[in-house]
Amino acid sequence: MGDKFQLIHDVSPGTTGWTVKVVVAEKFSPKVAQRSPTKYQNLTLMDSEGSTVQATLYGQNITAFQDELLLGKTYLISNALVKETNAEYKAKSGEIQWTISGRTRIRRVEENNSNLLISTYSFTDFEDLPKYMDSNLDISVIGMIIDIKPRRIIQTRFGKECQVQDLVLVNKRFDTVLLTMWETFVDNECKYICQNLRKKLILIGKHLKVTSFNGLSISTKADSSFFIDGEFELVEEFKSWGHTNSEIIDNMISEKHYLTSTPSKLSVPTAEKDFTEIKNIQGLKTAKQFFWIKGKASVKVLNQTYWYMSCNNCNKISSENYGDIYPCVFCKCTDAKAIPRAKVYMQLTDPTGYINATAIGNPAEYFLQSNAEILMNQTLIPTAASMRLSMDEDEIFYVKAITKELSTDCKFEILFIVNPSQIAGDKNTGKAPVEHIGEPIKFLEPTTKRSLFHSDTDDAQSSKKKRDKSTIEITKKNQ
DNA sequence: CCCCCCCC
Repeated sequence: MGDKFQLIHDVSPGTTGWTVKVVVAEKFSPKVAQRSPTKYQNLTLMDSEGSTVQATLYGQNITAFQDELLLGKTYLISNALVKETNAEYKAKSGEIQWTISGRTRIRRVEENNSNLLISTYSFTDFEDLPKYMDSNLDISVIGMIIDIKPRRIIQTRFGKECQVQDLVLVNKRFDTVLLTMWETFVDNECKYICQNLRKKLILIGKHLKVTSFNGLSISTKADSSFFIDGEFELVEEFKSWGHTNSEIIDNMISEKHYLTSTPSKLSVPTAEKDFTEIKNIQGLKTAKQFFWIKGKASVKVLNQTYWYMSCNNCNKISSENYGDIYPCVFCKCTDAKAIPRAKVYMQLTDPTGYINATAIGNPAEYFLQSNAEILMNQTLIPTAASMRLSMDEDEIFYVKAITKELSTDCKFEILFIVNPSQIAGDKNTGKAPVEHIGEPIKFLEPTTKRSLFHSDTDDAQSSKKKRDKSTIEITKKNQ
């Protein structure tokens, strides 16, 4: 970046005749203002010294400039409106805010300052993700996209329908993680990814969170932002990695080899103080929360159904017969398959009390020491000979407390069960990474490439028209 | 913010 221009710090309210060369370091999704219908979009601009300023676009300028200010690209900017940021709206990048409007002069500079962009990120290693599980803390990740699942519609606990779509990312050690994209990220980023998956896209995301859903996965937040690049030019390291390992990656993509090779690890607490005593959550009325409990599980109601027929795409209940292909009313998948899923209603006890809790899927199968298909075919009321009905030793449970919209009391759901003997113990962190008994990344039925993306083919047709209007940021090859 | 049951 050159010297003959001003830096961000040189520009104050009232400064005239300035030009600053900046990289678009962040570009957030447009939002609607809290107390008015005004739309706004925030960007973070960075100069050659790494200083940043928040720039904001309003109303019609958002769409007008969406192809002018691309994430990671370099621009000469002059005549933005420079003012002190209203404390109420202050973003973290600084006290000064630039407003970009029709009078702002913006000139694209063909420079690759992606290293500067990358320097603004602090990537979390995949193996450190468990430390952030359900914490809602911001994390950033970088990885190659090796798979994208069909879009799903889900119902939140407040009855709202949302669209989500899962990606599989692989890092340089060939570890994989699921990234769930929500709502607008499905319309924008996922649509682009579906159309370009052959290019081995690198994804860089920030302001993401780690959840315990599906074992352990990354999820978007409202202010997440992505940089998706199909040519590896972003990160030199990844470029050479991608080329060196293209055969392995091709194999992961085509054979879905990753599905069984990289189980998630959990950070299981080892200190007594990290476990919640059951007496402290009995009758709890809080919103959703997560707890570690050390205790024993047992089935108190023998005469229950230990499985349900589910959609293989979204796990929601199905009225179809095993193996049937059907349109799922919940996730809207047109070719969902009905498969049994284990569930068990049990009692969790520790020395301080007990709660009733449900386990579904893998934790249920682990506890019962059975599997969904066997449970489905079982006709008699089970006995200790046919399945495990109680635990001899304490095990460790990761429990989610759920309050439904119209219900006052909490339900508890067991997400993971860990046998203490699995824990190696890590005295430095007080957390032990173990392979958990949670949900693995699901194995997709063998399918053609085409049908994998079937739910997006309609979109693909209209997308050409829309491409110029797209709000996603894409780095194209050496334009 | 997403899996069963329940709730009407």
